[in-house]
Amino acid sequence: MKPPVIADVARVAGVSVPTVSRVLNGTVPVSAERRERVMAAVKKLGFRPNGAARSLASQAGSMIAVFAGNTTRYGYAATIQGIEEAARQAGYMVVISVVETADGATVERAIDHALGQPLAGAVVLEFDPPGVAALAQMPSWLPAVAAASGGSSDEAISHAYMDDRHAAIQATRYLLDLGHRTVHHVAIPSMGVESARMVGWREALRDAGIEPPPVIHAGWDPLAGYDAGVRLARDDGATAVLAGNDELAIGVMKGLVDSGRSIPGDVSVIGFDDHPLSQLWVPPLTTVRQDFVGLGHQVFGLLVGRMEAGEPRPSVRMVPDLVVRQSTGRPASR
Amino acid sequence: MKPPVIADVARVAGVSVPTVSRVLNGTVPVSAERRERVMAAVKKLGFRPNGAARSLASQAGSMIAVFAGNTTRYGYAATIQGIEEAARQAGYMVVISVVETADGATVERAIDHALGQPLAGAVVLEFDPPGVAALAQMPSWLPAVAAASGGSSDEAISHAYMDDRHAAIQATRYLLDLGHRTVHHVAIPSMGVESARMVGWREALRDAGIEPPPVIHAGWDPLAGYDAGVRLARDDGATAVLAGNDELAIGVMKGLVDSGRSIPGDVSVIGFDDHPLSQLWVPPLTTVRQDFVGLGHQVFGLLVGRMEAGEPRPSVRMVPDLVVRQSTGRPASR
DNA sequence: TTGAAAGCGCTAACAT
DNA sequence: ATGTTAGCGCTTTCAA
Repeated sequence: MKPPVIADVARVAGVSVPTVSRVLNGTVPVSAERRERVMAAVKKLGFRPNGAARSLASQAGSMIAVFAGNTTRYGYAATIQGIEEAARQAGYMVVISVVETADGATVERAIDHALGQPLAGAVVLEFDPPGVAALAQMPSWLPAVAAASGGSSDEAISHAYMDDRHAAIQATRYLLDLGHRTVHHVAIPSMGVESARMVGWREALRDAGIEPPPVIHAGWDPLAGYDAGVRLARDDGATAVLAGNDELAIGVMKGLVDSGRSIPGDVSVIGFDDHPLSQLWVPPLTTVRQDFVGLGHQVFGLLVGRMEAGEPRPSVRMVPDLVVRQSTGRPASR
Repeated sequence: MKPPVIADVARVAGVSVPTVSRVLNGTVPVSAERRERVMAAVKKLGFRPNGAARSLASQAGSMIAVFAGNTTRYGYAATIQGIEEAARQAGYMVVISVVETADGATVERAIDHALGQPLAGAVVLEFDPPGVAALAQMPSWLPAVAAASGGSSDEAISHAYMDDRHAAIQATRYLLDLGHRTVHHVAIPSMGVESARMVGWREALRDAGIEPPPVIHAGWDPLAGYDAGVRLARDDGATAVLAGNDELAIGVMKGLVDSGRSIPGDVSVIGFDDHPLSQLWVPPLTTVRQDFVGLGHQVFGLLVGRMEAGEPRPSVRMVPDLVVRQSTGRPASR
C-alpha cells in the first residue's frame, strides 16, 4: 500500500490542502478546531510529508552532506558523530559522501551524486587529500564549511579547526623538557602539503636549536606504526617519538617493545587524538586529546550561520590539550 | 547564482525539455546529433539534475537510510562502511539515522525524519535495543532489511547476520579444551533478550556439564571492562573469560593485569570482533573475527533484491571465525 | 525519434 | 483565518 498524501489528509479532515500544510509547518495561524481535525486525520492515516515534494516546492534542502575520505577511523567517525548530533537537533538529516581518493574524477562523481539530493549545505572533512580536493571543487552556490586539522587550504570558506601545530609544539617541548636530546616523528599521510602536526614538531625542534631527524612516513594502518617502531628501535639515539595519531603510536610502542625496548624506560611515546583505548594500553598512552565531537558541533554551527546569513563566519579554532599518562618519562641517563 | 535547471539546458541545446531528460536517463533512444548538443549544453552550464524534482516525478527514491544506535563503535562503523560502499557502487546515497534509545518517541522521531527524504529503502542495524525498536516500527511500504548479530527479532524481514551463537560456542569450547574448568562472560548490553554471544557461551558450558557462572554485565565502554577485570581478579577460580567484544576484552585484561594477574599465565581472555588494535595489544588478543564490511555488502545486496523483486529474500548467515593469538593458554596447574 | 501536455506532493502568493 | 491558483524541476504519458 502507498503512503497517504496531503490531499488524503485534507479530505479526511474536511479542510483544504494548504490548511493541512499550514498546520504541519506552523507558519501561519490556524483555528484550534481545524488544527485538531487535521492532527487527528494525520494520526489516523499515519501521514508523513513527502520530503522530495517539500524540498521542491520550498526550494529548501533538508539534508547536510558530509564529504569525508573515510568514515571509520576514530577522528573521522567522532567528527561525523558530532555533526550528526548537531544536525539532528536542528532538524537536518546527514548524508555521507565518501571520497575515496583525491583523483579528479572520483571527487567529481562524489560531488555530483551528492548534489542530486535536496541539500541545505555541506561540510567537508578536510583531514586528507580527498577532503582538500572535495573542498576545491565545491560549487559556490552551495553553503559549505570545512572541519580541518591545523588550518584550511581554502581561506574563503569558514572552517572549524584543531590547532594541531600548536599542540605538536606543546608535545614536542614536553618531551624536550623531560631531557630528551631530540624527538622523532612518525607521520600520518600528509594532506598534500605537510600536516600541521609535522610542522609544529619541526618548529619546536628548531626553536630549541635541534635539527629535526628524518620523518618516518607511515600510512593510517596501525601496522605501519609497528614497522616504524621496529626501525626506531635500531637507533640508539631515538629516545622520544611523537606519533601522528594514537593508532600509529600504539603500533610504534608494540614495534619498540617487540624489539626489546621498554616504554617509557628506553623510549617515550606521545600520540595524537586520545583514542578511547589509549588509556587502557600498557603503559597508558600520553597523547594530545582532540575533541572531535566538539569539532563536529562547531562546524555545524558555522554551517548554520553560513546558510542563514549567507555570509562566511569567522573560523573557529579549537585547542587540543596534552594528556600526560605513562608512556613518557625522562631519558635513561647514560 | 542559482544552479541551472533542465529548461536552461533545453534552451541552450535547442531541444525540448523531455529530450534533455531522455538523454540524461538514457531510457529512450535520442538521435546522436541531438544527444551531442544536449551533452554540450550540460557541460557548458554545469547542469546537475535536481534530485528532489526527479524523485518527485519518478516516484523513486535515490537514498538508502541506515538506522543505527551508534556510528562510531567498531562493528557499527565497519558495517556502515560496507553498506556505503555497496550503495555508492549501485548509485545510491546513504543517509544516517541515529536512534539514540529504544524509547518509542525517539524511534518514531528518527523514522519520521528519515521518511521525509526520498528513500529507496532502509537497512537497520539490529545490534541493540534501539535497532530492534526501529525495525519494529518500520512502515511496511518501505523496502527494509536488517543486519544482525545472532539472529533477528523479526523473521518477516530478511536479514544478514553473524552467527554469534555459533562463534561463542566455538570460543568457549576452545577455552574448555585448553583445560579451563569454567569460562566467565563479560557481556555487552543486551538487545532486550540475551545476546547470541551469551546464549552460545551458556550453551557450550551446559553441554560440557558445567553450570555457567553469573554473567558480568558491562556497558559498551572499555572502562566497564576494566571494572569487570578487577572483579574477576578477586575470584581465584576465574581462569578464562569470554568478553562481549574486543574493547571490553582489552579493558578486562587491563583490569586483570592491574590487579596482579598475568595473561595468559593466570587468566585467558577471548574477545569478539577483531578490532584493528587487538593484534597489537600485549599480549595480542585471541578473538572472534567478524567481517562487518562484508556484512554491510551482504545486507545491501538483500535490500536490492527486496527493492527489485518486492519479495523478501532468504536471510544470509555469516560465520565468524576464531583467531587464536596470545591471550589464551592452558590454565596454570595447581 | 521528438514535442506538447499533464502531473508527482507540496508550499507560496493571492484572494477572500 | 481559509480556500483558490500557481508553480517548484523533473519524468511520463500521449500524439505526432
